[in-house]
Amino acid sequence: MATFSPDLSKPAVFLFRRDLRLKDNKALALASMHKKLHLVYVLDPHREHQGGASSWWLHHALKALVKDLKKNGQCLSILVGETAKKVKEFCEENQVSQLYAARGYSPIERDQDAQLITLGADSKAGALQTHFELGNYLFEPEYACKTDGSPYLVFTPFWRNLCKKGFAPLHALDVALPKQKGESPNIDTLGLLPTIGWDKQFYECWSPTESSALAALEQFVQINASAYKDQRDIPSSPGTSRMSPYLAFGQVSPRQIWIACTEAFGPLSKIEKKYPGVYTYLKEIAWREFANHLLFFFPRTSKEELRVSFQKFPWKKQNQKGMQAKLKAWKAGNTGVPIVDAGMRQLWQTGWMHNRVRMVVASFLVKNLGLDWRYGAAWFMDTLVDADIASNSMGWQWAAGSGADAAPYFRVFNPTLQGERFDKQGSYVKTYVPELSDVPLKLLHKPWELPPMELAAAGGYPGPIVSLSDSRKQALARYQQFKDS
DNA sequence: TAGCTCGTTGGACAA
DNA sequence: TTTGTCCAACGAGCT
Repeated sequence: MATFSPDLSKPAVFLFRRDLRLKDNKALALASMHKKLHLVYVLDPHREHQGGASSWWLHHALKALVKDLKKNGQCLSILVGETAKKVKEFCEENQVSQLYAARGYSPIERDQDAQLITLGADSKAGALQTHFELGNYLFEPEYACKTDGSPYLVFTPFWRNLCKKGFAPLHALDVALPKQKGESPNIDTLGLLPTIGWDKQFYECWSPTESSALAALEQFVQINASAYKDQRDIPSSPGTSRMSPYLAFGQVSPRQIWIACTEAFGPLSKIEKKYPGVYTYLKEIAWREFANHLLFFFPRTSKEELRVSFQKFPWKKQNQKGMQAKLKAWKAGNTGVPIVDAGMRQLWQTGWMHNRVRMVVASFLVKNLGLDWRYGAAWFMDTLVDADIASNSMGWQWAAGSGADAAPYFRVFNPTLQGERFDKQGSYVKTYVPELSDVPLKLLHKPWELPPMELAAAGGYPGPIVSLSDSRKQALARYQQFKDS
């Protein structure tokens, strides 16, 4: 294996990707050993996370990064265009021969990595050496494979393998950035913010900075982690960590999360025995690794069904009769099914949806409405601040039944029961569907059973766009027929 | 290799 | 109201 021994007297470039943080950033720490360092971000028009909500987050994350860099006497160069091409041009202009970055794992990021290596070798300024470090994960996706080197398709054995192999996560080298003259560009000119006032409520919900990520993590570990196992299913409860957007943009590393938990509660073996909440949470962090593992080995699954047989499944398309209107009602939170509408409106208003409700709205779209899971996946990618191609593809395919560890076809979530079970007091529904505030709790999750007069009083809340029981039966029949064909 | 066990998140129905 | 059983078979993963 070649020894890593760059000439530190020569200038280097560090390329920020989805690791917009200064702490625990190994590639940045290594790059910082160079006497002269350029920090670069490329706004690539082909990036996977270019939805409206992601762009909003990116805008503020970049602003925060620029501010933090300024305190360190550094500046950020922002290039707009295709990653490899822009980086190559920048390196040539600045006579840089060393490039550091976190490795990318999604199909688009892997293309970028390959191009960086190829174009770098062909640079006018002499060969550009590229140093990729572990991206924003605990492990490289190849780390936890089966003994024959093939990838896992089921989470539990994947998790067991991880636990057996074990790992001792260490903080990366401290980052001490060399000073650099210059001014960062004005982020406002990048056009990342929405032109309509749709993001108004985002400001009340989120603070997309690295320091807020760490503060939120500390608060979660101290207050909510130990009760996570039960509280995480209650959408009105602040029982989840809300780390997902920070993880998606790398403002926190999963290693920082892991270490925060093990420092507070002890090693994993102790956590497993004594703190089921924390154990469940750390398993969720491992689910994120599993999603990366799957997308890495099956890159087509952001667009196609993992299970090849499902590629022939008769998903309904939006150009079929009545389907456009149903998809629109789902997106707008006007399906007439309270927990579904509350979830979709939470998503629209805050850029985020509680995980329990994500499963319910996904099951509703894919099973009750019979629509293609890709419509849902695309909408989530556009509207979630934590949009992540790996987790999103895995999650939707789980709901559709076409993915790894997928829900069995006869598992159709009943939104009424889910509401009654996990939103017992109705506070989640009432928050996002205020028309139903005065509906008695008994019928809150099934307002179609209200007497007509009382229903009319509920501010024009629509009747359900499908009958839950009929559409369930039809879904079961579709899956049954597909299986037999 | 053959055989065995098991699979993140559920619902309906009967007793 | 609560609890148990079935839904359905299949293929991943392990021994």
